[in-house]
Amino acid sequence: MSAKDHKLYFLLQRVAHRLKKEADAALLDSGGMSTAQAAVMTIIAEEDGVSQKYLAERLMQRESAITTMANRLLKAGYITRTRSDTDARAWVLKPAPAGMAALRSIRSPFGEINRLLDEAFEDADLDELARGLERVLDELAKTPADADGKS
Amino acid sequence: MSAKDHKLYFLLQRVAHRLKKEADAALLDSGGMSTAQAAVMTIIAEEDGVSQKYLAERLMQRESAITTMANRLLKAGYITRTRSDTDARAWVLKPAPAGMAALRSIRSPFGEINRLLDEAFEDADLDELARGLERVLDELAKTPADADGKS
DNA sequence: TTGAGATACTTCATATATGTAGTATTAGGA
DNA sequence: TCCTAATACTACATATATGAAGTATCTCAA
Repeated sequence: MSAKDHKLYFLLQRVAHRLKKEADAALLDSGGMSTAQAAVMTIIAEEDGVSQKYLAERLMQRESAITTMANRLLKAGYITRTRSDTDARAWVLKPAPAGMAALRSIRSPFGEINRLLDEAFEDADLDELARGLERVLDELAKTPADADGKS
Repeated sequence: MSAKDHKLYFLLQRVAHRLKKEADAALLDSGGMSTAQAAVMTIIAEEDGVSQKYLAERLMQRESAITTMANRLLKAGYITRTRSDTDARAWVLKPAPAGMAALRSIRSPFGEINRLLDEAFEDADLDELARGLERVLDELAKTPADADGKS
């Protein structure tokens, strides 16, 4: 009955955790950044000039988490941070050359993760899995977690 | 080509992160434990007397993570910790009454998560998703992440 | 029996996240 | 124009994980 008693939930968490370790190990070898940093840098690189608020929304995280992460990326020389011209409260984060280089350096190791996933599935199954996961996200979107939980 | 350029990886991480927030919120309301604590307590409760080493293996985590978690569970009164009769190095963790009660109290909120997953899928698709995730784990098992990465 | 290596755990530094509170700054209505 | 509420961010306490290093304890071969 039902979703096998928490099983699917824990299974998903286990897979995510395990995959993250795999990806982190691969990225570490390439001397690049962590997967968390990669997620942030990917957005910064594709948008070219984003606020921390925007990053928080895209990554579904709190702004305080972005502050910490931005400080680390800044310290690593991966991004630049300047005040917004239009809003003195906001920062504008842009990729620095070192950040773009680091992003390039993780393309290959990330390819390893993809290959592993490819090998585990038929193309059709891969699509199936992806669609299933997207559907979970859609369903979650209908039931807001924290955001305005008050009606 | 390949696995849609990191897409599946990031998708999985996003779903896991989002689900975890949902579950944490639900559990928080029930006044019980966190999802991380629930994962540990579930194992402790079903095995009745486990070592930290065993927990680390089951959860695919480092023993240092288990030490910290065990300390928190102990402080919360959810478990008892006694020395093993057969091995003076090892602890034996057992569920305390408060821990069992806390576990019972999260059944319902976890049911919410399950219902959400159920609603997102046909039974067959749910099985499909579960099998897909298990296959990822199996595939990862063949390619050890950290454990003896040599040879 | 003993001594070297494996094992079970702890401790510490660090990364990553939440959540709450506080600080500027901005925006919009009286 | 001015005051209040919202916004963008920071600061701090805490939870959760890794990874490296250290401490007992155990095991097994010589």
